[in-house]
Amino acid sequence: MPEGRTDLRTLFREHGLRCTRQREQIYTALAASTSHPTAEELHVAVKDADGGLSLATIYNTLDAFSERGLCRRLPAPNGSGPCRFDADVDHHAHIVLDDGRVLDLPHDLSRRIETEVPQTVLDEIERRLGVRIDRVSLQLSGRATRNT
Amino acid sequence: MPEGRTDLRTLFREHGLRCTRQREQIYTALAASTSHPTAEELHVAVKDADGGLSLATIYNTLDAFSERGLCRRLPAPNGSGPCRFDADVDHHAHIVLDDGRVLDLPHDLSRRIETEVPQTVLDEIERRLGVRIDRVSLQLSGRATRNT
DNA sequence: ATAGCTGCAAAAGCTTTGCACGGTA
DNA sequence: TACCGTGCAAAGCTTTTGCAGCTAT
Repeated sequence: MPEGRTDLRTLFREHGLRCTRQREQIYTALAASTSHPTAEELHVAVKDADGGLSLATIYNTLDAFSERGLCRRLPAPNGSGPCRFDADVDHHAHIVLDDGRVLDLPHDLSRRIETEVPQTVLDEIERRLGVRIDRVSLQLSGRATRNT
Repeated sequence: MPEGRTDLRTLFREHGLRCTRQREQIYTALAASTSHPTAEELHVAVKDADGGLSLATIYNTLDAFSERGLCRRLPAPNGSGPCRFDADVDHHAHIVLDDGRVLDLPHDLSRRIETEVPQTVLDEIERRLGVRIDRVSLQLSGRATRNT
């Protein structure tokens, strides 16, 4: 979690990306958000800052970030609607609420759950389906019981 | 797994849907496929049959099926591209391959994995996040090791 | 200097909708 | 008959692309 311009510059360079004002703005807004914003939402959040910025640039930038491992792109929960972005690239699970929000599972809980998946079953899947499993991820669906 | 026109008629009626030629064709094609076809793919598969049928009808019909529990709509694996449909509505996991294909996990394996998720962790998630978990689903990513 | 970014607008891809007609129950 | 479903075309929404100009390195 980088805290300033200099750190962002370093972060970008480490991932082979140039540091531009737009990218700083977009990354900062994404990292500050806990709501897995859509491209559109980021656009609104960022475009009022001096010097605006176009929605196409948001998409291009988020693509660049995703490719370089600076963010994750989450498929639209229900299969339609815009997809969402997450600056937390550590592997962790999400829970999709019935109101459309997407919450992070705390990392420790994600890890505990995914650790429980028995290796023997994964081996059997690989054998029976003829695949190599690269990643196991979990998704929960539910609804809020408290006002969050 | 219904085997004939009569059974389909019954199936549709049980789910509050009228039985039409188009719906029979679409459902039959979807149920016969193991590749989680897109609407477009179903259109190709079905439109040569006598009396064609429009892509809009495919979408409308698949929506109706999904709403009534006759099929599942799977979000596009990577977050972009068309979504996919599955006539197998039993809860089961999928594995997304790097070539874009989506395979079913055999039901017994899906069940074994999802059963392993400890209730204590789910309880803790519900408590810490203030949510009620309705469904736990697993998604694997990987690649084919055999020609399938 | 030069490769990489941005902005804009336009296009592309996927999905939904409006409306008139036709078919099912 | 009354309603539901279909076809077509058009619109809608999300995302990508082309290209000219600008900027970080």
